[in-house]
Amino acid sequence: MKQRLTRQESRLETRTRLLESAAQLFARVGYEGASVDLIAESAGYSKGAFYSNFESKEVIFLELLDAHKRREIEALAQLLAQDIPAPELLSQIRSSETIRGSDFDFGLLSAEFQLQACRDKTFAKTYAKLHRTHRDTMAGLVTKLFAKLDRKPPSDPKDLADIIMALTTGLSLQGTSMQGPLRKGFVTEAILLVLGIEPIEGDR
Amino acid sequence: MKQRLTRQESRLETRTRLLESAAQLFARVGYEGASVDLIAESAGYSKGAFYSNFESKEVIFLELLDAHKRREIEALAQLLAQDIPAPELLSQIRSSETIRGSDFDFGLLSAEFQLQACRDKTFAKTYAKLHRTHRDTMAGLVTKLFAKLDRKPPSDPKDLADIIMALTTGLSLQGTSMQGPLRKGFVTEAILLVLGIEPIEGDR
Amino acid sequence: MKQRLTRQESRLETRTRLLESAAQLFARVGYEGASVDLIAESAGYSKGAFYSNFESKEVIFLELLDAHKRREIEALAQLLAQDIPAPELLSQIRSSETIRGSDFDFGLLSAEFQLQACRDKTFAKTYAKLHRTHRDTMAGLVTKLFAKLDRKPPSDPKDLADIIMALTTGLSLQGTSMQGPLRKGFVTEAILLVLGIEPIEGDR
Amino acid sequence: MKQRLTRQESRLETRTRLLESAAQLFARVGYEGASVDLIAESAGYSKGAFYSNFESKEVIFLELLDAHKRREIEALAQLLAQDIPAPELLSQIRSSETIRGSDFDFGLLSAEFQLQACRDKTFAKTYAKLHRTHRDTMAGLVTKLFAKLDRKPPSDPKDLADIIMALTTGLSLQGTSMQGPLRKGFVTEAILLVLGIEPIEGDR
DNA sequence: TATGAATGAGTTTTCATTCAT
DNA sequence: CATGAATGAAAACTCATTCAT
Repeated sequence: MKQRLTRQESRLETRTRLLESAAQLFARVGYEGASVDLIAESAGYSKGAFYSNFESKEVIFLELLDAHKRREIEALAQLLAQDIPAPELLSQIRSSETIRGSDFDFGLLSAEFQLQACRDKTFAKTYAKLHRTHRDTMAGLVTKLFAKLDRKPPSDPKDLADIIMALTTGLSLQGTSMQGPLRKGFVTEAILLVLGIEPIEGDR
Repeated sequence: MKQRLTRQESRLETRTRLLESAAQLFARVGYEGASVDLIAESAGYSKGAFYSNFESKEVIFLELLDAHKRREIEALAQLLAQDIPAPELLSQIRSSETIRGSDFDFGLLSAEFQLQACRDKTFAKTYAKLHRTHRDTMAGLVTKLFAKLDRKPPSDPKDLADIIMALTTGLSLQGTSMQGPLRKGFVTEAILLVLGIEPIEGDR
Repeated sequence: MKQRLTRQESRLETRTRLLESAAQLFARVGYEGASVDLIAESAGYSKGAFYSNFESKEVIFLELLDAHKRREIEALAQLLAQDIPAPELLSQIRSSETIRGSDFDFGLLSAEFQLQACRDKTFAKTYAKLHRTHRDTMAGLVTKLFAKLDRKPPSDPKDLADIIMALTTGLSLQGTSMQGPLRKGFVTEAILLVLGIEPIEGDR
Repeated sequence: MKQRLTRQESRLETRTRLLESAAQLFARVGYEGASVDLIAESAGYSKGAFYSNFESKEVIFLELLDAHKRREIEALAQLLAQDIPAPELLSQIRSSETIRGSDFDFGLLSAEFQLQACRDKTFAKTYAKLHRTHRDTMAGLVTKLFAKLDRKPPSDPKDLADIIMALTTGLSLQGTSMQGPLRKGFVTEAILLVLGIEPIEGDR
């Protein structure tokens, strides 16, 4: 049993903590609002530690973006991999949304990412690639869902996937202006609407 | 016959040009990215001219937001006021969207507004108020549309309005990452999907 | 009876009002704090009127300084010119001080003048010349006073004059920090102390 | 034997140099005239260095004020603590004044402080507190002096202290306008005059 | 003469980044 | 590897001054 962390482990821990702080801060105060100082300090380190671990503020943002999108893709892929009946799938989609919803920060972070992507070529490329993978995975999920339901999707699954993703981001952006915090389940409801699937009775 | 612009006219022109530059820049490089210097210069004036026309950067942003939302509301209200049959209404909605789409900047500007609103109380209040007016007008339009179609809306019209607005913002945010510029008519298609209305044949 | 002011009169009025506003503002918020805009506006004019009447902010300050010092000198000269007994003279000194004291602004204005004079050659020259005239007049007054009292001044009358003037400025500068507004009569008391003259019984 | 300055030492040196530059500049060109840029540059640092050592310009000003007043109080307190005969005490007061006089800047700095205090609540509070402490110490000194001389002070010692302080400030403010640099010993002479103590023969 | 729109240099302050320790 | 002092470019905003009306 090692008492102390090895060099590598210690470095990893620093990185991890910095990433966590950065994610929170980017979401809460935006890319510009989250100063390197703030990120480092709120992770319990100094600016120097930040620059020992990341080349620049842009780089950590990109890394975060990558990780975030990969996680979403992974979660969807897992849903896809399972062989479960439609209602079950629906309920899982719903709960997965609930998870993302609870972790409210990511909605804004996502918007922040996309906004930066609209303005910065580096970001744009990275984002576009990830987005497409994400979209395709989700399109697969949509296809599977409709297959299970034994119905035809109301539109090209890729388009549906794009719409769902846009809707998710748009709603969390709008959240504050609507009626206080996003009504729980509202996002799911909206998605089902897009897909033309009636909410299962007993819900909401 | 006036030889030159009067004082008033000249001042108005300055204001207008500054507002135009600001709108473009906010959309292209974001609120933080659009420095007062940049705005003024790109309108062909000095920083001083900016400050002799607007109290602060926040104020011009808010003014822009207000104008933008009001224009949207106005356009919707005009659609509402007309007494035309459903297919006509649909086609008008579609073309009005096209207009907004051409003026692509405003999608991002809207996202920028909402992002600021999530982080700034002043912005939040102003935005929330305008948003609600806008939403209600749109809800009215939705109601009318379904009345015309002699069908029941698939959900509370206010919720539908919120969803449509979120979708619009979300899609323009996502635009660049999807497949280059937003496919023409895609936003309309998405909206009709949400409303559960089949695209009229001959479209797309 | 002229209904309207002639050109000259009207110009003079503008000048006068601007000078009055400037005097007040310089005293209240300092040389730097009193912007041309503020001065003009508080006199009921525009910046343009200011620059039609004064070459620059420095110039109006200098003019004010000149006028202020001349007024003080004039007042002292009048005291000197009278041929009245000592107690009367003392009481007049006292009341003249009271006047200046009531017009509290001038204490600070004086300090402001001197501070500028310490830092600006233009100001310094103008101020030094005026100061010396002022000082000499006051020295004459002191001499006369002691002659009346049939006593020898405790020091060179010019030095006494310098001391009295320094004391006056110093006290009004210190005023706020001492015990709220300068106790009435305190300045006179201090001056008599310097001169080695007992306050007349019944005073204070 | 350290080769180089440690971090702490280096930081302290920066602070010190900045404070010195600031003191000089505030005295020479005033609070408004001494820009942070100027202060930093004249200390041989960048603006950034200034802000990594002081929160704001106001703060360094206040810190300077505090240090200055404390030093004066301390010097007086030491005079008070000694148990020496009156003539000795007088001569020490005189020489302590000489010291202060050599460090001519502080007279103007003091005036600057008081002027700011007249216009800024933050400054006013800080200044008033320090002033009172200073005044009381000086009042103690005056009382002691008169006890030694076996005479009654010509007025309330606190008032005398106030007058002495006002005189000091007033004279250094007037200095330039009088007869070039303040005649050596003039301030002491003035103070003794206020106290009604004959200058010891052999002086002047 | 008076107006007030526009200028542009100057102010305070912030922050990503570097580098000696 | 981590620290944090220092840098310097850039931001928002102010204001004396100019000049066409």
